[in-house]
Amino acid sequence: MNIHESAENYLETILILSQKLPVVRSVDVATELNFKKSSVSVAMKNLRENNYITVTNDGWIYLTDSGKEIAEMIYERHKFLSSWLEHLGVDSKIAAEDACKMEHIISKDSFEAIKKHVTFK
Amino acid sequence: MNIHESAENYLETILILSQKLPVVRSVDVATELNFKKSSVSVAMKNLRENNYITVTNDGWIYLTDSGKEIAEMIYERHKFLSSWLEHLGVDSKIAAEDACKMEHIISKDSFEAIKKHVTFK
DNA sequence: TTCAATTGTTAGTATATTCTAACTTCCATT
DNA sequence: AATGGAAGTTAGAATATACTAACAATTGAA
Repeated sequence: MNIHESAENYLETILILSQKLPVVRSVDVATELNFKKSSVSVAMKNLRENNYITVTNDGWIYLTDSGKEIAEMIYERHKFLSSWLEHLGVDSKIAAEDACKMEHIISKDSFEAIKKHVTFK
Repeated sequence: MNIHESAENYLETILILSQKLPVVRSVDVATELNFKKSSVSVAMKNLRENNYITVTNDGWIYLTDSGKEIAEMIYERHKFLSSWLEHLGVDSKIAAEDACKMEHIISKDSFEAIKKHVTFK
């Protein structure tokens, strides 16, 4: 099973929540993403089975090393792309939405090229 | 039915092929996209039912005004984004692949902002 | 004219993703 | 102890998208 956009998004969300909350639970992810908890439950099962997260008996979710690697990569892209779009004058909500889609589809090469050549702030 | 990424891609492909070929048929689209003709057949049926294309008795496909509008918008994005990425040093094949994904997901606002602020060539 | 290739269609399959609905657990408060 | 809420799970539905398989129609060449 390849990692898909949806999985990347869940991993990124877990990373972000782990910086805001003492522990991250399934229901926190559902609230953050505006998804139903059943959807998150199934998604967490997949992430667990593919070793991107571990879940304690209390339902606390932690990223594994490989999960963290993906989450951090995606989150870095998100921060860079949304700041850049905002800097170009795009409304911050729209900038965030677009970054949220671009971050998953862009190649490593293109992202690095943009990061290298585009300067702002 | 909203227009989705897949439909946008078919419309763009029809536009591109119409500039290269005397007439565009279903099989030409299939060849160009490396899809099976059954997939294209179903897709063309949808585009027809939603008034984005017309198809003659001979199977010749033409964009309607609304189809052309979308196709041209997407194709303009494609050309701009792929040239820009190439200009940044990204391999042309990768630049084209990335442009092909970005062109569908980016908002009008962000595209206009990038086009306005990013200069090259 | 008969056979094969080309084109197009339909039906059914597969995958990714999220949803609704119906439980189950567990815990706390009355 | 009983009730109710919060969290999590499972089964089944829905949608978008492309695929395989089987078949129909047309055309060109042997």
